[in-house]
Amino acid sequence: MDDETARLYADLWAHVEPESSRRLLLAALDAFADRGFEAATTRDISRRAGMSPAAVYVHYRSKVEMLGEIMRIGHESVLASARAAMDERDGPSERTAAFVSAFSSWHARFSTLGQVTAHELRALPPERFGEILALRQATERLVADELRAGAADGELHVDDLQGTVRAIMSLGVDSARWYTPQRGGDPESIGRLHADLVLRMLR
Amino acid sequence: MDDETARLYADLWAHVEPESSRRLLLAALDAFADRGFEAATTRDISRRAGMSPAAVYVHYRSKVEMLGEIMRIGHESVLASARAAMDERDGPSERTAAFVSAFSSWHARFSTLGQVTAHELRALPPERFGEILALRQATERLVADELRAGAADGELHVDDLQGTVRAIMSLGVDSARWYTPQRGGDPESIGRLHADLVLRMLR
DNA sequence: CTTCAGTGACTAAGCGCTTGCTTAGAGTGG
DNA sequence: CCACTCTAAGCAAGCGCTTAGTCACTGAAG
Repeated sequence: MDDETARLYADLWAHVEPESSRRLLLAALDAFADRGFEAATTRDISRRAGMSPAAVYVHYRSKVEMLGEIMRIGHESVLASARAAMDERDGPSERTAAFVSAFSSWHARFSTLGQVTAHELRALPPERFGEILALRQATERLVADELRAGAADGELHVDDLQGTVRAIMSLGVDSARWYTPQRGGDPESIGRLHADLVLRMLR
Repeated sequence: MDDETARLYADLWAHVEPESSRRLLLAALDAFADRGFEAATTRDISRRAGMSPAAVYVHYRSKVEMLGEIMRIGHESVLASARAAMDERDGPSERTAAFVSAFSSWHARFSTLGQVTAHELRALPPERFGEILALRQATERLVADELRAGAADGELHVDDLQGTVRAIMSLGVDSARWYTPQRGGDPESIGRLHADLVLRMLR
């Protein structure tokens, strides 16, 4: 993990207090990413956090509540970083590229978090499911709006709006599955590559 | 499921004999896709197959052996259909488009199988893991070879070979996650869309 | 300055339940 | 009779979570 990633990672979890709650949540994230939510045990989580099995229940009501927190923090984080990147640009092409770059590099940078956010949705109870789905759809809408605007003024070539949006999301989401710092270079370069590929396919 | 899909689906499992073994394997596939390998229980699998829990062990040594069979059949099937599609075409662009179209439409068509093959690799024991990984790499090599050839003779524009291969695989693999016959149209149209997008990004 | 009830973080032990899998035997066709 | 397919019953182990209590610390009363 490079310095930039370390700083952003610390920011992501800084507001989880007290420190023991944060340590448990990070331990849960590691366990969920390593083995999947269902295979990860509360004993494994507590061991990774250096505490007894019962300590989990001092800070969280259940294992699935920990997953819910992780999912919320993760989804809010991608949405925020995509928004921030787009705000610095003007025009559909530029803003689409900004989105793609931010979205893909986020998934590479926080690949353990990305794996969990992408594939453990089904484990959430219905209330939480709706909340998280709404965040995901808001993120999708960010690109969809740019593609629609770009198609309208002829700046972008878009035959199938929904299909193109899904393709863009796929590039990003799937980065979390295969990316490692060893194999993929730094997260920014993934973002740049994907932004480049997407711009080419929209002209 | 349309007629074409039904026929291909039947072909996929036809060689699993006797019929009880096949019914159990298909029940396991549904259970793994619905809830994930770890969350799916052998009792759930046997119930879906209309048999008692012990019946599983008449035909398979363990739950994980069922997963291994499903993974092998799935990976062999994508590889075969990509090869078949490419054999009908000539030249890097055409053959790359054939690969993308076959790979993505396979993942849409067999989306439950695609979900399992893509995300349950970690549950396999080491021997099986290696066998499956080899099939996956052979599939990747199919596109990589075309992109290399296309780049060499100037027909295709490829800045980052490995990155472009991964992007192509991501489009296909992730289709299994979001595709449903209701939301995505027919599998072929997904394949055509992705082939089109990829060709545009390679020019 | 000492005392001590109150508070919040944490653990040892374990409860009730479900898991993957086994065993012993029944049913059936050749 | 054997060979094969399947089931009823259940075992050992591991699961999420609870209970009862320890411990370090706080702040007001004596």
